[in-house]
Formats: sequence, structure tokens, C-alpha cells
Amino acid sequence: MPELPEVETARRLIADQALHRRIVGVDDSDTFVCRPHSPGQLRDALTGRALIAVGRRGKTMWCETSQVGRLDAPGGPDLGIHLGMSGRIVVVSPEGRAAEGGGPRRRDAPARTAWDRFALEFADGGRLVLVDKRRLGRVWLGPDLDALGPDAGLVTPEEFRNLILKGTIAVKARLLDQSKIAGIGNLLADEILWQAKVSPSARVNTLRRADADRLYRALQSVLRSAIAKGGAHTGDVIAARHPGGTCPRCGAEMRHGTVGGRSTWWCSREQA
DNA sequence: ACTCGTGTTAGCTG
DNA sequence: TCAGCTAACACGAG
Repeated sequence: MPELPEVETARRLIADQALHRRIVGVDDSDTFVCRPHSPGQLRDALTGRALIAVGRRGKTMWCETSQVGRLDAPGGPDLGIHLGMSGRIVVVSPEGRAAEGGGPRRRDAPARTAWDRFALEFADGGRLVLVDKRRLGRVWLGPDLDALGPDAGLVTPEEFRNLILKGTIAVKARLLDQSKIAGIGNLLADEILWQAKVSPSARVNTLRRADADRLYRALQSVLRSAIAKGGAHTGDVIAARHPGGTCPRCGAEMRHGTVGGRSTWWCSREQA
């Protein structure tokens, strides 16, 4: 599920509920989720510290950690968290109540599931868990944020034009390139292109400045709406992403194909 | 049984 | 070296 809006709900959950709690245990036994670390490395690096801040760039989160035993003092390693295709964050309170972020919106959740892939156990009895059915999520030390482009919600119109228009790639593939702009996933990309009335397979070198500016405005409005409503799946055209679906604006048939290696839906009339 | 997928990334090609 | 493309990863859902 997670695109930028879902990751933002997960980040806010961590910020509200998981900071300044002493870590007394770490389950880092899933070597695929904790790649490239081996079991025990995350435990050894984090035990005795606390999370003290949580940031987000695109779909990547990072938690700053404290010194060992000094839970208000910065100085520990940064912990990267990525939700992958199906990850969610669950934070369990000292009383055992579990809240979930990374899905549509924050809500109650089971305290333990068969899909718990990584967990921090706190001294107060609560925990922070990465729940991830498909195991494409990831938790690792020292995330390299410089490999990502600017966050999709923070990029300026000028930056956007410069990052988007270079080369000959299909515009949807470019929107999905996290090293150019961070945070746009498959559903957001379809929604942005539909709102801007741009064909997903249009080559970026064929776009005019007016197209880029419409894409920029669509990006900002789609992001704002998706964060407010709780997820990328709340977009207007997402409901029409199925066989027989019709454009919510003009009623024309929706087309389906693969662009940039991803399943893509577009309006046969307005995004020809 | 079989196909698909809201994400990333190694590896190949020109 | 780089832009662009494909396959692979893992595994549940339909």
C-alpha cells in the first residue's frame, strides 16, 4: 500500500508514540528485511538507546537515536525504515494497545501478527513493529538519503521542470524515478497524469513547459488530498482502474497497459 | 493452479 | 559513464 501519503501517516505515528522510549530488545532475525545486516547487528547497535526524532524523504523514513542510557542526547546511529509494497508500522503502548500507521489511516491493530518482520521492544513493555506480508520492506542502519531526489511535497516548480524534462524516457517512468523526485508511486503517478491530462507514455522531451506546470500543480494537489484522506488509493481515477472502468471526468473508456514496467491506466480520450 | 501487484535494484544494452 | 529497460526479489490475494 505505501506511497508517500501512507509513509507520512506511519512517520507521524512514530513521532507521536514511539520516541524517547528505551529500547531493551530488537528482533532483527529476518535477514531479508534487515538486509544487508546479519542477525544481532541491529540489536547490538540499538539496545539501550531511544528513538529521538523521525524524518521522511519520499517513501524512506529515518529515525535518529540517542546515546546509550542517555535517552535525550543525540549521538546514536540513524535507523532507515522503508515499507516496501506491503509494510505498515504498528506501535504498541505500555498498556498493550496497538495503533497502525502506513495503511489508509491510523487505527487499532493486533499487537502481534504472523507477519511481524522487525520489532523494537521498549522498557515500558510496548513495542514498534514493521508488519509486512511480502517482506519487501526494509530496516537498515545509515540510510543514504542523498540517493533520493527532493521530496515530492517540497520540490519547487523550477526544480520539477529541470528534473522531469531531461532525456527521452516515458513521463510516467520519470515520475516513478525516486532518484529524481522522491515519493511518487504507481497509483499517485496515474492520478497525477490523469489530473494533468498527460499521456503516461509521452516521452519527456515531447512535453511543453505548460505540460510540466500542469503536472506540478497536479502533483501538489494530489499529494495534499491523499495525505488528508489517508492514502494514495483515495484518488479520483483510482476507482476506475479496472476492466470496464470509465473516466470520472469525461466518461470515456479507461485504457490499460504497462508503462515503466508498471501497470498503468489512463483515459482513452483525454490522455491519448 | 495461475496471474497479478500501491517498490526497489542488480544487471544488461546501446 | 550513463540513460533506459527488464527481470528478479517474496508471498499473499483473487
